[in-house]
Amino acid sequence: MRKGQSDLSLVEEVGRRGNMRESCHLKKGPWTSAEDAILVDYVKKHGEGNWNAVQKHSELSRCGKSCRLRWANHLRPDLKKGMFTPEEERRIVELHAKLGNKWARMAAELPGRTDNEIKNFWNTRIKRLQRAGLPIYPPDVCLQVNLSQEESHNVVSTPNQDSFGSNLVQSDAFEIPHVEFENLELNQQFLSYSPELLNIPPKTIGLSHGYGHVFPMACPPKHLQESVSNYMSLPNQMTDFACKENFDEPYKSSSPYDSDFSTNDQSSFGIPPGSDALLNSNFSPSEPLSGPMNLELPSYQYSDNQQDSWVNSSVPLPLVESVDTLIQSPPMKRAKSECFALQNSGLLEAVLYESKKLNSSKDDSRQQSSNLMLDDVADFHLKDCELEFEAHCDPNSPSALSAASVLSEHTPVSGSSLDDESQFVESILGGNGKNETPNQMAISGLDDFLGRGQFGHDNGCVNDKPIVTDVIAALLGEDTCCGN
DNA sequence: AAGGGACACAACCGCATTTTG
DNA sequence: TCAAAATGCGGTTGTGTCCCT
Repeated sequence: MRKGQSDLSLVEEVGRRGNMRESCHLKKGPWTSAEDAILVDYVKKHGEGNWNAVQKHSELSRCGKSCRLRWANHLRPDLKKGMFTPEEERRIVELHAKLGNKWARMAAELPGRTDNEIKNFWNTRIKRLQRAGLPIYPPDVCLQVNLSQEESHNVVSTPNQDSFGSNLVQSDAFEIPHVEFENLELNQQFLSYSPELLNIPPKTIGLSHGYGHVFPMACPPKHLQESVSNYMSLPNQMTDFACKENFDEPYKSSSPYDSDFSTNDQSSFGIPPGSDALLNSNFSPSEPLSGPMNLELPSYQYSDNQQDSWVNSSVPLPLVESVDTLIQSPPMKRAKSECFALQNSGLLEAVLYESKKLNSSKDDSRQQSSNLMLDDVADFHLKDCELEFEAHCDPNSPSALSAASVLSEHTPVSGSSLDDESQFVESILGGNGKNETPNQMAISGLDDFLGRGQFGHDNGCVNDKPIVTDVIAALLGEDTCCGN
């Protein structure tokens, strides 16, 4: 169907350009070795470029575009064939963390590799991770990107509304890594209600944007069970990815840079801080990442390797539905589920980020910002927050994503469509929200979350749970009120 | 053995940008 | 200066193969 259409469109397009004669017999589909030979011969004689001339000056019935692509992706002499090496894979992940879906730029960094190759690799990898409910960036990459961002953008901008967007992209935003979570307790909590998770039927999720951080998971019991067991074996690593030194064990993947490498904890922060990945349409709805809407049943084929490759993997996150399910669970479990969900949500980090930025702008002290304290949140200007939230209504905004994810996770979504959910999130963020329940749930979840000491008590600065909660409540409440 | 899913890969499409006349 | 052409880029789709059930 599509083929036919595209054939027609090509003919039409070329025809429009007065090149109908050639268009009538332009060949499409796989290249033959004979065609390759013709093209190679042509390039040898005339050099690269002027691809449309190939068709004119040779018997090759291919459009210029096709020739260029064929040459660039397959015939170029400097192409490196074969699988990506672990180092290359590692590099791709790093580059993607920094650049997002800039395949051409990534290819430029990887001699002999093509953008198409990289793109295919990445998309496959994304699909795999998505299916497994795993985050996309390993913690060390997050760290590395964060550090490099700090080095290259060692300027703290004022939270000027106009400049905020660019700050998000370019600054070492989201210094969440400095926020430390204590996970051991969470691990235990997770265990306590894992049986329910294990019975969660996979189904479509209406999570529109929150997957920027981690893929919601549609794991069948077996997979999840294994993942959970792996997770349970984890030391205190899940969210403390900022402290690379905290990783007691090296990755246990077949290769440390394997695309499947363990991705310990990005369940919270699958997107590296300061990364462009989120912001350059990286997670556009057309992106594979948007997959939560099209979740397939996960493959079991990785389970065999999990003990090796995924032993340090992050715990697969519950589906939004699972959160929903858990919300409907008895109170204690519900609290835990919210806690868990929130840990993997982004609202808190977004809020903290905002507060950090605000605070940083005040005293221009990176030292202080390096230890993100909840005290910062107390300084939160609701007015500014309001503005920022408006800014973050941009679906590409990490904060928006984060907020959306939180709201999603605390909103019963059974049977809700993606659009419904998006509208809901927008209604909240845009100040039109009328449903207080999600907010309350989110606040409640944050309350549980903070109350369980998930939050950076290492630096002894997290005792202001009521303040944070109030801030969040005020924030959400105000948004809601504003809409009314 | 058959069917289905996952994967890798190739190729095309549409759009944006750059170049050219 | 502008329109057309060429080129570049990112997204998407199609296909063959392998593996698992």
